[in-house]
Amino acid sequence: MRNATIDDVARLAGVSPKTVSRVVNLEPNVRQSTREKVEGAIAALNYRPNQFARNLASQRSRLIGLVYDDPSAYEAPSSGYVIRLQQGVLQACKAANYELLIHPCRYSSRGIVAELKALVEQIRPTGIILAAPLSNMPRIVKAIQDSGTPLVKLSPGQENGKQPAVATNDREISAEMTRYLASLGHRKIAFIRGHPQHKAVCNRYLGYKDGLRASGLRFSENLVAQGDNSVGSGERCAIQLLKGKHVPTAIFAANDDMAAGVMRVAAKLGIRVPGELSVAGCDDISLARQIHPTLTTIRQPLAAMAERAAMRLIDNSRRDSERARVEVVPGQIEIRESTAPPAR
Amino acid sequence: MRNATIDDVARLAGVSPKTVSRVVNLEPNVRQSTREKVEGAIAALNYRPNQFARNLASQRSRLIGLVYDDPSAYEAPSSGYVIRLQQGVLQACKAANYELLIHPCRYSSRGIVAELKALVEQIRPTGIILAAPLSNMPRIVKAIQDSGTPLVKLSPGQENGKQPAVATNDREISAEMTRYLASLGHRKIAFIRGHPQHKAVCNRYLGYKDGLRASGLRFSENLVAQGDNSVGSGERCAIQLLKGKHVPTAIFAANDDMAAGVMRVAAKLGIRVPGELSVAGCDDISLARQIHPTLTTIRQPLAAMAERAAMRLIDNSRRDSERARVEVVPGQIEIRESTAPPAR
DNA sequence: AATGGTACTGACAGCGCTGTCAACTTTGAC
DNA sequence: GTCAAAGTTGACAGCGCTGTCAGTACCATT
Repeated sequence: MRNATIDDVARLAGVSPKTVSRVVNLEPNVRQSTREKVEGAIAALNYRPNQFARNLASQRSRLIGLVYDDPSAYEAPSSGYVIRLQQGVLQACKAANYELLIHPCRYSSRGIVAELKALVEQIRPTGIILAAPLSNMPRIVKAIQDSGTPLVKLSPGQENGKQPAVATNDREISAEMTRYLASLGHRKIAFIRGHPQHKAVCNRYLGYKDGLRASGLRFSENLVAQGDNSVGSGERCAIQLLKGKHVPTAIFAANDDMAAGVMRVAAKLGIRVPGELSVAGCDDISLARQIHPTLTTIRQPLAAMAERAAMRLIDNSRRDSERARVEVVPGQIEIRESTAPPAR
Repeated sequence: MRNATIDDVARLAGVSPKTVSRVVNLEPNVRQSTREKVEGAIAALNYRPNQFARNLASQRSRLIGLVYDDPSAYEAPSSGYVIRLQQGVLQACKAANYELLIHPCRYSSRGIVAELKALVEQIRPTGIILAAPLSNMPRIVKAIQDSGTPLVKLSPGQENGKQPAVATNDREISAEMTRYLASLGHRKIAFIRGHPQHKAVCNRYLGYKDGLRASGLRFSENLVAQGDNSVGSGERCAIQLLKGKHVPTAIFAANDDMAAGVMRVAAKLGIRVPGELSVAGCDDISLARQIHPTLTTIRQPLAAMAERAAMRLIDNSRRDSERARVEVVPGQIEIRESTAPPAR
């Protein structure tokens, strides 16, 4: 037997299909008694709306698209970054009975704009969540926005106030981490910068400078190295810093992967952590708790951010509330074993 | 200006919409000259078929559904298991211009069958890839199959020959690992069993026994511990084995997370690896290369398996070829630092 | 009781495509 | 040149829902 359609329900409830549609879509202005009649008929027939027909008629699917730069090239898959992103979105989807479509892509690939345009035009998701660093690339944001698909940017690192976004307080919390290191007694606190394309990560550098200033420490270019978010670059930077003439007693890396690189180099060079060198990272990837010593870091509320982003898209489709353009979910410092007062 | 529709293309090419549909869907029996005319019109109008209309008319979407048990509860997110699964499927999707829908779920949750039924009925994906351990739970397999949705089981660990599946040679390769440990000179090789619900992991236990036999070693219950795939259970089992009266010189764990637990316990107890204890795992999660010493393990061709599964679903929708029911992608032993000949 | 406003409901016309089936054209064997 | 088989094409009828808009019922005022 074929599935019940909206017409079957309408007939049984003695109303028009349109009214059934209203009940199913939780639209207002349906009399309570009518609503109950319809709900009864729906239950009796075990009616499930056909998504395809809904999509075609409404030109929108009940899908949230999660678009992120495929980090497999420059980030350890172990970071759990992508997984946490997905978990957050899934949480929101599950609650609202949406499904999640994931679309990793390379920002550097030639056809990226066409690829995303095709995606939003073909699938017409309820909305797209665009994760950093894609979220701070104007041509990519534009590609999605041109299609009229609702969009929330995740950690754009730099808001233009034109699109809704969910961010964290990278700069403030990085300043706090720097102040924490200073408060332990460190005077030579080095910083490893992240991928320059990744604006949110760049903000941490600004926070580092803020923190130095707040602690009354002088900033020095000699204590700064440029990485690219990968473990390997963390190793290179660590060697540069630890073998230079201005040897730091603490290294604060703009992400955990690079901090892990620092720890690895320290182990190789026989430098004790945290005895001789304190190391701090940022992101709280799962590796941070698995390495030895466990890594002091900044817990990024990634899942919470992703969940908020999804909720905004889902809500937005219901009402037309736009609320605050940029929503900030604060991070948190996680003090573990890799930081301690400097030797002596 | 609104998007071009199939009718626009048909008019411009001077054919019927149905013929355009044939060209778009790469159906056979279209004269070459006609095909070219239509392709020209498509290009001229920048025509993109409307997925929603296709879905509604054909009752099927161009989506691959990846359904897996949400392992966040018992597996470190760092394992990269899920990510590799996704990567494999995405590879196949990208090539065929499909999109990927992910649906993690808990096999133990009450409404799981209804949830999956709803999923396949609402989304009607081209096919579902069901990952272990879900793939060896009959009621879950049945829920999907009843809806008529094509299905490929991943690592079911136990085939009933009724559904297409992609598996790896868990048993054979685990036997090989055991023989390898024996060949190093180990006589007391312990085994940590995995989650009993996870049939593929259970097969490794059988392989372990096979390997012992092939190496002329006696099997002993005293050298077997029961874990549940988690790092924590690996630690518990390691303590049980290493503090018992039959102390092994090598421990082979049914997955890498548990092997990592063993390494952690060894470090705490001051047991040198591989000097005093060899440790081997299975899966080759990314952590295996990050811990020290790096872990000897079995490389699971997870991404390749997932890709094959997706390709079979996609192909299946094109032609109706069913080919071999169970496809085996062999794993491979990866010898790293954690194994060596026993002391003395 | 008349009035105007708001709450509620339904008729209708597609959304843009594909499955089915019948009709027509070409091919190749004799 | 004939005929069956195979190749090629198009007409038609939806797929099952929602947006629009107009109409009806109800309510609170005057």
